[in-house]
Amino acid sequence: MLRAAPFAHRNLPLLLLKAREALMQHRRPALRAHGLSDQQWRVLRVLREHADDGLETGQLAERAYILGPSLTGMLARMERDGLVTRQRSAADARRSLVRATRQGRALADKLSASIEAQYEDLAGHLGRARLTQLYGLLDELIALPPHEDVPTQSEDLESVR
Amino acid sequence: MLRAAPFAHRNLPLLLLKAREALMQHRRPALRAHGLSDQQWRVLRVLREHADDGLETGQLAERAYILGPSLTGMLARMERDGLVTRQRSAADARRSLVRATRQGRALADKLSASIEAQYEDLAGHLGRARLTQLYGLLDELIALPPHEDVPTQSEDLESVR
DNA sequence: CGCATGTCAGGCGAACTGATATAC
DNA sequence: CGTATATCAGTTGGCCTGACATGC
Repeated sequence: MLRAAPFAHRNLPLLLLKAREALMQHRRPALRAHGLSDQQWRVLRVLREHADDGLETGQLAERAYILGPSLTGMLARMERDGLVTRQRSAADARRSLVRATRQGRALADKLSASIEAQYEDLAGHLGRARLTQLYGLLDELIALPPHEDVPTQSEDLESVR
Repeated sequence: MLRAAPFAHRNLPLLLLKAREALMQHRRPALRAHGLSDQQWRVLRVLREHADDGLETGQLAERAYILGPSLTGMLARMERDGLVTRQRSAADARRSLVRATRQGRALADKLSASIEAQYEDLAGHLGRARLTQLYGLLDELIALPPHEDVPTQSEDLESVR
């Protein structure tokens, strides 16, 4: 094997999507059983890591990788469902602090435990070394030059439609 | 560094999402400039690889990783926009064959060239070896046991809400 | 008849843009 | 004043479930 195989590019975004879905299909049932969407779980998970002091909306949006306006609606629903609370900052009334409620934290703890077990499974399948390798490669992808604006060619992009 | 660092699990689905987004942010402008959504591009890309004989709806859905009912709506829009055509099979009237139109193919070719260049960039950044490594790791993730149904614990999942 | 293919119907959470109140 | 934070308003494409028409 490896006999000068012509290097073929794969569909990397699709591979990443499928890999993500493969993982999510394992944990989604647990999330859904508690009425959480994928994104809500991202939010809850971040809040769990800041259970002490809470987090400002902007910070939360950044860490959960969710757009501001989307987060606003989500937080409204999660507040309605008793998972989080919002309170405006006393010092700077523009800011508002988001915290997980007791119930939210309990749920997050429970799901986290289940997911942690899943990671152990994963480490068992791939091996820790390869898992670490994967983390590193993904970090590199994420850190790619944000936008080269590729001046390599004129790339006429006038609309065809 | 590397002094017996305690192995810490990362948020792998989020990493995969961010990595995917990092790539997509590079190619999205080109897609949008031609009025394509991410998913439409997935469809067009698959069709491009089967330009000769076309593809049945079901096959297309599977390869583009899009649900059947979603694809139906997408194909209707793409047909409206002159990117694809559908024609029912003569042999088996349940089936319908999807093809990219001349215009769709031209667009796919153009975008593919641009994306191919992007991969060369990527290979330059990571190196082909590491890129191949990444492909392999993602393939392994995707091939994970579909559903262990984890009987490790009773995991009482009665709804809390 | 049962099974498969594709579509329809409909509700939904979230992406996303652009404008807006409010406070710094 | 200009900037920053958060929200509002509204549109959109796609996810998803369940039912359905049709043809094998």
